[in-house]
Order: sequence, then C-alpha cells, then structure tokens
Amino acid sequence: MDSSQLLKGVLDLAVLAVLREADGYGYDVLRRLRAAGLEDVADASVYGTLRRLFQAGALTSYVQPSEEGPHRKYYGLNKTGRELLARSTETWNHFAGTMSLLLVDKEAA
Amino acid sequence: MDSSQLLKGVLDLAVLAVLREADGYGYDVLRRLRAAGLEDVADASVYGTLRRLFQAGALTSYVQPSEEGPHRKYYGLNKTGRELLARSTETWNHFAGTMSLLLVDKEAA
DNA sequence: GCGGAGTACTCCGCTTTGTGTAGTAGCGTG
DNA sequence: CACGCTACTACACAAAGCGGAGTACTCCGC
Repeated sequence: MDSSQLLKGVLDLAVLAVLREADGYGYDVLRRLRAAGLEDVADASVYGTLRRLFQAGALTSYVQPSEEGPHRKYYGLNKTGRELLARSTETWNHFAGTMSLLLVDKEAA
Repeated sequence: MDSSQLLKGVLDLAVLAVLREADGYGYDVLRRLRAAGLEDVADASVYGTLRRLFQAGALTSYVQPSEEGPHRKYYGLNKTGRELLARSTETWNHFAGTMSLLLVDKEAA
C-alpha cells in the first residue's frame, strides 16, 4: 500500500501540530515532520500545505533573511489556526477510533 | 474539515475489514461501513473501491439473483486480499500511532 | 574561482481516489 | 401507475500529495 494516500487530509493536521510548538519555515517543518515519523513526506507537499493553510487564514507569515542560505518564510498559528487544529484533532481522533474498532478481529471478541 | 479526504487510502482497508467477516455485495458493504461509523461514505466510492480491489486481484466475485430486487454482485476475500488486509492494517496502525504521538500536547509532557 | 552539496522555495503537470449526478432496472406498496 | 427501496454502472469533477525542473544563496574543497 502506498502510504502517500494516507496523508490526504491529514498533512494539514500534522503541519498545524508541528507549528503549535513554535513558528517554522517550510524546510524546517519538513524536517520536523520527518523527525516525528512521517519519513515519506515530500517537500512540495509541505510547501503546498503551508500555502493553502495561509490562504485559508490559519497562519501568519513573515520573511526573515538567513545568514546561512536563502531567506526563510516563517509561518505561525493564529487564532483561526489553533481552532482549526483543535477541531481537526478531534475529527482525526474520532475517525481513527472508528477505524481501529473496525479493524479489531471480530473472531477474538 | 471535510472528513472525506481522510478516507483516501483508508477506504480500501475499511472495505477489506468488512469483507473479512463475510462475503458481501456493494450495497451491503455500504450499509456495514455506515453502521460501523463511517456515516459519510458515498455509494459510488464503495462500488469503485470494490471494482478496484477486484481488478487488483484481492477479491473474488460472483453474481447472485435476489428475491427482493435486482441481482447482487458478491465479493469475498481471497488469499491476496487477506494478505493485503494484514499489511494495510499494519501500515495504518503505524501511521495512526505516529499521528497520535504528534498530536500529544508537548506542553503537558 | 568553479563545481558541488546543503539550504530554501516556486511552479507545473500528473495521478490517485472519493464524490455527485444521472441513468438503468427489478420489486413491492398505496 | 407513481413512488420508494434495492442494486449497480458510468462519467465528469475536484482535492491533494508527488515528482521534477528551475532559481538562488552560502560554504567548502580542489
């Protein structure tokens, strides 16, 4: 199974969760997601997700030059973003719970 | 959040899980999924998934007439299907575990 | 100082997959 | 007969992740 499909609709949530702890720029968010266990996330997906969330009004954005490379575009959660994170987390927990119930071997029950 | 995106890549798994207990036809699988908590699954998605899984060689298929309506196209798991179910379940559990770790409030730790 | 590696981001086109809508068809009921 | 439930098919559509190419800056080694 290509696990990439599993990310659909969940990458938003993962990005919001990572940004909850501290503002971050795309490349940094990518590394944090991979460190968290989402090894196979593609960079374009993260950049795209950040743009989408920003356009949806869930993120603030500011550019900062860097001493060791190109400029960095930082993103941070605003009120809308934190609310979205809370709601999405709940949706996810509910959904994951439903799935794990469904996956329980009924023979063993 | 539109929960429909959450289904991506997971509907296969849900359908396989439902068929593990007993063979079923499309309309029946749809009802079983909804009863299991996946209220918002669209019928076309289920029929499409069954066709895809069958074409992928994970399902057997046979048509049976019904006394109370049109004919029914039954599907059942074969060896490939059971293996796919096992692998997908593992992938899902791993993924869901990663996500739930990520969603834990780090402040509380 | 030039090429390559690492950092950082953008754009474009592709694919997968779930959805809505429409259509076909059989059956039972008011 | 019209309606509603059952049961399935087909088609066009949209969302979102991905791959690849391209740009650009910094630093390091030859």
